[in-house]
Order: sequence, then C-alpha cells, then structure tokens
Amino acid sequence: MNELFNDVDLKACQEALDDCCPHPGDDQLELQEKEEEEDINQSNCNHVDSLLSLEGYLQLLSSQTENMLEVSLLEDIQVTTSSRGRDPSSSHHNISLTQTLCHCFSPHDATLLRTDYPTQSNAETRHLQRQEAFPQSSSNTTNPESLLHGSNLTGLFSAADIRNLMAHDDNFDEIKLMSLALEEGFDPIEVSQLFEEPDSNLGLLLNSSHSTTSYSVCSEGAVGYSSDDKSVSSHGLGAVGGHSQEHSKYGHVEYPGDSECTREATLEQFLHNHTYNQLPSQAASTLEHQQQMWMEKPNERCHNSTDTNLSSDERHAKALRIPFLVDEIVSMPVDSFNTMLVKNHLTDTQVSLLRDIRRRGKNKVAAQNCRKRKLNAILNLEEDVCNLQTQKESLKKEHAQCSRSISQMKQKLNNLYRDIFSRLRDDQGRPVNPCQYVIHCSSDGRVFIIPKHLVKSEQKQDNEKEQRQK
DNA sequence: TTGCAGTGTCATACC
DNA sequence: AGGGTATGACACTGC
Repeated sequence: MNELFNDVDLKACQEALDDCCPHPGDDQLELQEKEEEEDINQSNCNHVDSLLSLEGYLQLLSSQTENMLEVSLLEDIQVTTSSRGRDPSSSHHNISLTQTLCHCFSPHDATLLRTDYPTQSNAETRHLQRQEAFPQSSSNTTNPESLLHGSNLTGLFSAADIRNLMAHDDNFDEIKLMSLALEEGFDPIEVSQLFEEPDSNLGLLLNSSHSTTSYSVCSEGAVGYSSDDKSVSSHGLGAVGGHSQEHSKYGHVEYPGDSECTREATLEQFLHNHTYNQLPSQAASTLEHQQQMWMEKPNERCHNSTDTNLSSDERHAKALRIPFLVDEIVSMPVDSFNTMLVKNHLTDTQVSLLRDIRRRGKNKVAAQNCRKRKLNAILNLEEDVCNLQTQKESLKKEHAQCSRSISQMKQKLNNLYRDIFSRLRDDQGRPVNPCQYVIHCSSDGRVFIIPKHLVKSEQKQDNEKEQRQK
C-alpha cells in the first residue's frame, strides 16, 4: 500500500495545483498584493513546476491508458473494496479504462511555458558609460582684462569703516598673519600705523585686497611679482604672487625689501573678510559694510575685482610671499614638494602654510571626485530601479500567462476526472461517487480507483515514517 | 526670506 | 610614520 502512494495521485495532484494556483478570482487579488519581484519569481516558478508535474502526470496517464488498452481485456468495471474483505493490497478498484480513457486528452495540450526573463542591461557596460573622467584639478581662470592697473581707492573707505572692519574681523588667521607680518620683517611701527592711521593706508589696503594693481605698484624692482597680465593669466588663478614660471619652476624667489609691497601683502589679509571663520552675525555685518562700500564706487569695484577671485590659500600664500602656484603646490609629487621645501629655505610658517595648501588642495579634488562618484552611484541606482520596474512588469505578464495556462489545464483535468467517474460503475452497476474515491496511477502503469479514506490514512502513515526517519 | 545645489574645508578612518 | 584618499559633516555662496 505504501508503494501505491509513491505513485501519482490524480486528486492530490489537483489539490497541489489548487494550492499553487488559486482560482482566477483569487489570482487577481494575489497579483495586486504581490509586489515584490521575488514573490512573483517564486510564484512563476511554482506555476512552471506545476505545469511540468501536470504535464508529466498527463503523459503518464495517457501512457497508462495506452497500456490499459493493450493489456486489459476487461470490458467491465470491477470494483473491489477492502470493505468486502479482500486483500488490502488490492483494495483499490481494478478498472478497465478502455472506454473511459479513450476520452481524448493530449498531454501536448498543456503548454509548457518557457521563462525567458528579461536580461538585465549589462551593468558593466552601463557602468562604463556612466564613467566620467574625473578632473584631477580644477584650475580657475583669470580674466586678463580684469587685471587693471593703477586703481587707487584711497578715500573709498572712511576711517570709521576701516575700524569697523577691523573690529569685526577677529579671525584667528588674520591675527596670526599680523604677527607673521612682524615676524617676516615688517616694521612694527608701520604695521601699527595701519591701525592708527587708516587714512594714510586706505589706498594701499584697497589696492591689495581688491586689485591686482598691487603687483604693478610693488613690482618695481621686484622679481617675484609680475605685473605682466599675460604672465599672470598663463598661470591661471592659482598663481600666487604672480611668480613667473619662466624664471624657475618651483624655484625660490627673492623678494625686494620694498616695505610698501610687503606691507601691502600683509595688510591685504586684514582687509580680506574671512567670514567663513566668523560668527554669522559678524560675517554678515562685515559683509554688509563692505557691500555698502562697493556700492558707492562700482567702477573701482569692477576694476579691482580680480584679487577677490583669489582663494584664501592663494591670498595667504601671497601674504607670506610664497612664490609658488597653488596648483603647483598641490599637484607636484611629494618628493618634489619636499625638495622644494628644503631648497627654498622657507620659514616654518611658510612650510606649514604650504603643507596646508597642499593638503587642502588634495582634499578639494578628492571631495569633487567623491561627489561625482556619489552622483554616479545615485544615477546608477535610479537606472537600476527603472530596470527592475520593467522586469517586474514583464514578470507580472508572465505570471498572468502562467495562471491562465494552469487554469486551462485544471479545467481539462477536471473534465477528464469527471468523464472517468461518469463512466465508472461498481460491481452492481451503480455509478462511482467521485467524492468517495480517487483515481490513482501507479508507476508501473496501472490505474486504480481507491477510497479516499484509505488515501488519507496511508498518507498519515507515510508522513509519520518520514518524520521518524528525519 | 527661504530653500536648494554646489563648493570648500575639516575631521576622521583607512590604505 | 607620513602622505594620500574617501567620505560625512558643516558652513558659505549664489541662484
């Protein structure tokens, strides 16, 4: 009897079909609820498995029918049940299906769906397409036309304005630069006079902070600073102090003892508004004051706008008379950088600033690349979402098609089942109740009609055995 | 004025 | 150990 249940059970197969493929009405609801791709995939796999098993079963049933046609000479239906004291091993009904299974049912009616999932777009190709060459540095450009000379803004700011600016600018760097100015050989008296006698230095302050004309003013006899617009522009905005590359690459530049020039370079730091390091209120008030000043003399602002394009590092470097381009400082190899530091006999402050400039420059490029990578990652994820949505729609269509096919096959199976039972008769010629019996096909080709309660009891025993073995 | 995107910088972790 | 890189967080700026 156990062997019997290792064979194909038509009814169980149908129930399994019901489990894996609900009725069309339920199917619709399920489709709405299932939104995850895995679920749909799994469901489709189940459907395909069901189709395979169903098709296999139908093939078996068909072949058994043929065997029956060949072997069985029985024309009558002989139904024997265990209730009549027969051998339990033969408690099933021995049936000749010569007539009943002549009912035409081709296994080929079952359409085995092939799942050709849409192939995802080649991620690697897409990735390559997305790849962009990350610029390793973004050098600013200087408009040569803006390098105007000779704009003296003396008198543009009042003494009160300057004091206001000084009062608001408590930037540590600026204070440090003040001390540096003294360290670097500025006359303390001159430096202090800049605060005490703003009127006498206003023009100088403004020249240095908002205009490249300071180069021309202080470059008389100077080697390190070039007033040549072409030279400056050819180096880009990264030119610190207008150092000419023709003279020496990474070379040290001797500075003249021009006190006006050095003072100008230092004082530029005081006028430069480092709002970044200020409290918002301080920055706002200082900025506002400066904007008011600029509004009063728009022409001067225009003519002296070049210097404001310098980055803070470039201004710092210029203030400390570091004769190298920021781009050079950043991009040169570390060995060249260290050699440059040694050969140029720079002060500790200059070395420190150079290292900071290099570190910040490197980090700036790294941040740019990092943001581009992040942007690309976001774009890739968005593309993945689109692809998955497309795949989801395709799977939904496939799922619906599988469901329709399974419904059709279930209908055919039911028809076949009913047809078989409609032709079955017991030994008394009465119709066999399909609610009490099931059709069972054994692996050896025999077809049995067995009572349902036997199937259930045997199934329980089998399950218990399996559990014990586990 | 507010919101947002872009950018520079710093701190930190990692290589 | 020092330098470079990656990245989150923050502040600033311009639109």
